[in-house]
Amino acid sequence: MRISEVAAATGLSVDTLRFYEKIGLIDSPPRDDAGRRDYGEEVLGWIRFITQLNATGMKQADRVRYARLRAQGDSTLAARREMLEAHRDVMRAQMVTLQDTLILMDQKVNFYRELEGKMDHV
Amino acid sequence: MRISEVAAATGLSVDTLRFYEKIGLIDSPPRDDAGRRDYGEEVLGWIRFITQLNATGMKQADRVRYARLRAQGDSTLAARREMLEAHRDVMRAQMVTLQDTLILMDQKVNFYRELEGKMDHV
DNA sequence: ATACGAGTTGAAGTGCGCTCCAACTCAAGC
DNA sequence: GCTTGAGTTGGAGCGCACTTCAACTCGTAT
Repeated sequence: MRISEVAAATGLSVDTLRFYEKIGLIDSPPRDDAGRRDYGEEVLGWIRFITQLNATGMKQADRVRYARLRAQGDSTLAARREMLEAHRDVMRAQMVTLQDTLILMDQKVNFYRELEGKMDHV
Repeated sequence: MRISEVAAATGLSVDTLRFYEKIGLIDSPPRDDAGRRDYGEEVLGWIRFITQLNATGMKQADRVRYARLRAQGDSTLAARREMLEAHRDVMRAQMVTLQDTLILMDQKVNFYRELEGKMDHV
């Protein structure tokens, strides 16, 4: 797969893919005869995963740290599991914040609707 | 209330409070005889609210827009309600992402635990 | 009276996460 | 053989959301 295909398949830009490679978030893929990156299919799953970590608020530095551990193989399994568990806790806290704020939003929206109704027939 | 008290009560820094005032997120409070900001209690609720919007991913520009609408009074009720409804949708999408990723995390953590168990008695 | 802590301002600086640019090479189609 | 489009590099630039700085004024405690 060429870089533009990976970009199309993942929604990341070509620039972002090269940037991720530079910071160690994606392995350097082999090159074709013309020196162009030639990605294997397996990169797609990995990118999907780091995109999810991103979307759920894991910081760049931690994603890089995770990627580095992963590159080191099985000896880092426990460390990676601990990172995932820590991130899971952060996510659970985020869920609570979201739920609380959703309730507040509902209250506010209802309150605003009531006020709007009252304004109408004044 | 003085600025340091508001900072202590809200968890924002003194600098952030002044910054929020500069960009129009917090109303300029009256000053005491020495020219120092003298906040009313009502600012605490407002800061708590914008902090929640912040924590749930609303952008600065949108929070400023909301604050400006609020400052204009009742005529902007509908516009504000629409902003809150839009943000509510964003938050619901975030919840879905979080839930999906939580499930994935659980799977990965369990999988890692299994592998770790196997490694142990090799 | 003096020292100290808390406050003031405008402007510059920071860190994150990309995003764009210049200058280049290469491969494929007409 | 020339154009076009996709790729390459290193480095600069950007937008967001603060954060820090320098230089200053006040009010309170000793």
